[in-house]
Amino acid sequence: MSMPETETAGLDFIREIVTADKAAGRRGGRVHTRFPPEPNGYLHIGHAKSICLNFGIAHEYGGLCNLRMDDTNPETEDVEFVRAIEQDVRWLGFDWEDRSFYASDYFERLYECAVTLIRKGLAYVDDLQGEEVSRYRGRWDEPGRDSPWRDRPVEENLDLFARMRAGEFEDGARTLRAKIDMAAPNMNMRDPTIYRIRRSPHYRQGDDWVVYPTYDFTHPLSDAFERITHSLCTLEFEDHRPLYDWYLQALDFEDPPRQIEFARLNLTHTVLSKRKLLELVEGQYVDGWDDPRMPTLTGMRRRGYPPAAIRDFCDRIGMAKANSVVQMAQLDDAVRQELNRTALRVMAVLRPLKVIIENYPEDRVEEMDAVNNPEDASAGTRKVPFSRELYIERDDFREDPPRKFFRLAPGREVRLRYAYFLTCRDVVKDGDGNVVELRCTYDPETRGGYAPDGRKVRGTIHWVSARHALTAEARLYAHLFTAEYPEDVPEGGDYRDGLNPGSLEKLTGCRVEPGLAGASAGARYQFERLGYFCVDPDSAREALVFNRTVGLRDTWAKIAKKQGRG
RNA sequence: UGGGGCGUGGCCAAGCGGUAAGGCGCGGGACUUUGGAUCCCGUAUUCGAAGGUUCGAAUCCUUCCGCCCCAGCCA
Repeated sequence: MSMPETETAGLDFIREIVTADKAAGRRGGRVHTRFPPEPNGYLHIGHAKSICLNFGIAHEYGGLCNLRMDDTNPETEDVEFVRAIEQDVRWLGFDWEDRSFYASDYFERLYECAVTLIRKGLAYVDDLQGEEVSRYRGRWDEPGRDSPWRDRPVEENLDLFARMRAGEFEDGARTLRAKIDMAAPNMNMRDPTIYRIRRSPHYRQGDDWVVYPTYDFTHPLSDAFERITHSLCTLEFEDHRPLYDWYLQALDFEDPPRQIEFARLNLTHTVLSKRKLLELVEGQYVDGWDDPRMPTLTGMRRRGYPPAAIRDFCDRIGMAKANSVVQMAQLDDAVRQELNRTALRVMAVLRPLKVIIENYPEDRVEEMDAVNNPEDASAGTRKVPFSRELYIERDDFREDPPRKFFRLAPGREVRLRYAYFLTCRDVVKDGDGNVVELRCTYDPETRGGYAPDGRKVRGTIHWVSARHALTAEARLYAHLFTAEYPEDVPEGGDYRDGLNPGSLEKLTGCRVEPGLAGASAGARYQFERLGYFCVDPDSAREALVFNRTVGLRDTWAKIAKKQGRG
C-alpha cells in the first residue's frame, strides 16, 4: 500500500483560511456554510459561482451548507422567486437536505436581539428622517454628527421601539439605530439602521410585522443562529465586516462566524445584475427569466447547458479578490467539453439542399448504423433511414469550389456519413439561377463509407432522408456548438462563410459571438436529442437565434441609452 | 477628499525569499467516416512603476501610479 499523496498544490485564499481554522480547532473544527440569496429575482451564472463555492467548501471539509432566503425586504420579494431559486440550486446539482431556512423566520428572535441591544445602551430610536439622516451621517471626508435623539434613556427607547412594532408610527417616521460612532471613517459604522418601519405585507409573514430588520443586522445573526462557521460573500461587503463582527460581539455570541469576501463574477457580452435582468424581463426585451439569451440558470438550462458544465466553469475560473471579467469563451469551452463527452449526436440540416440519387431505387429504404456518441461507445448506435431523396447542408455544396474546399461540387465525390460515397452529376437551378437541387449518383459498393478499391474521399458530409426527416417547426433548443472562427472573412470569400459569425449576424440581426455562435458550415451539429432534423431556413433562423451568444450587454446599453442613463 | 480592497501574458489564475504552474484564447503541425473531437509543439527573461534590503525578490521594505467598493430606512 502506498502512502497517500499529500496535496501541496495551491490552496486558494478561502481554503487557506478554512484549513487553518479547522486545524486550529476554531468553532469546534466544524465547517458550515450557507448560500443566502434574496428571493427578488432569478439566479444567474454569478450566483452559480457562490453556490459552487459554498456547497463545494462544505463538502470538501466534510461540513454542511444551508440554503437561506435572505428575505428582510418585503417590497421586492416573492414566493415565485424562492421556488425558482430552489429549483435552480437543485438543477445545478446541490442538495441542502433539510436545511432550508428563511431570515424572516427569525424575525421574533431578531427583535429580541434588538431589544437586548437597547438594554445594553447600544441602540436607540431615532426620529430623524430620510434626508436628515444622510445629512447627519456626513461624508467620506467629514465626520458625521450625533443625532439629537442619540442619548434617549433606555426606557424611552424600549417604549418607542415597542410602539414601532405595534404600528403606532408612520412608515419612515423613526428607525432603530446601533449606537456606534458617527465619526468612524468607515461609513457603515456611523450608527447604522437596525430596523425600519415599512407597512408592506411580507410574502411569507403576511402583515405580522410593520418593522423590518436590515441586512447588516440580520445577516450576522442569521449566520450565528444557524451556527455558520464561514460566511462567504462578495467584495462589496468587505467594509461591512467590522459591523458584522460588532453585532455578534455586542450580543455575546460565542464562536461567532467569520465573514470572508471574494470577487463576484463578471462575464463579457452579458449583464449579471439582478436589477438589469429584471428590467429586461419586465420591459419584455426578452421572453422571460428563462429566455435562452439570459445568463440566468434557468435560461441556460433551456438553452441546453448541462449543469456539470456550469460547475466545471466555476471550478476553472477560480476564486480570488481581484475584480475580473471572464471571457464568454471560457464558459463556451466548458459547455462544449461537457457536451462533447455526453451529448448524443444526430445529423441535422439547417439550410437544406435537395439531393436526388439517380441510381438509387425509388422505393428503397436502408437503415444505416450511426454512432450515438463517438466519444462514448457505451452510448450505442441507432438506425438512420437512407433513401433516394436526401437533404444536405447548402454550405456543403459549392458550384465553384475554392481551393481546399473538400466537400461536394460538380463532378466531385464525397462520403455521406455512415452511408455511401456520393458523386454530384448535375446541378438544377431555378429561373433566377439559384441552385435548387443536385442530381447525384452513389456507389453501391461503398456502403458503410469505405470503397473496396481503396479509393479515398476528402470530405464527409451530413445528410437527412427527405422522406423521413422531421421537418421540425423546430425551435431547436438542442446543443449547437462549433469551433471558433475568425470574425473577419478573408477577401475572396471563405468557404466557411455560410454560417460564420459575420453572416450569422446578418441572418439574425443580432450581435453574434464566435464560439457557441451557432452552426458553421465547417462544423457539424451535435444535438442532445436523438432524431434527425431538417429545418427550413425560417426555423433555422429561429434555432440560430436561440443558440447564439447574444450581446445582452449591448441590448442593455441600448435600453439604457434610450432611457437617457448609463 | 476619509476608509476598505485589488494590481502576474489578450482573458482567468497559481505562486507566499531560491530563479514565472495550469486553463481559455491565439499560431503551427499530426491524425480523423464532421474541416468537429483528439494529440503534439509554440505563445511573460518577467510579475503596475521606481528605488532599497539580500548571494538571490513576483514574493520583504519604501515611495509613487492605476483600478474597484462605501455617504439606502436595498441586499
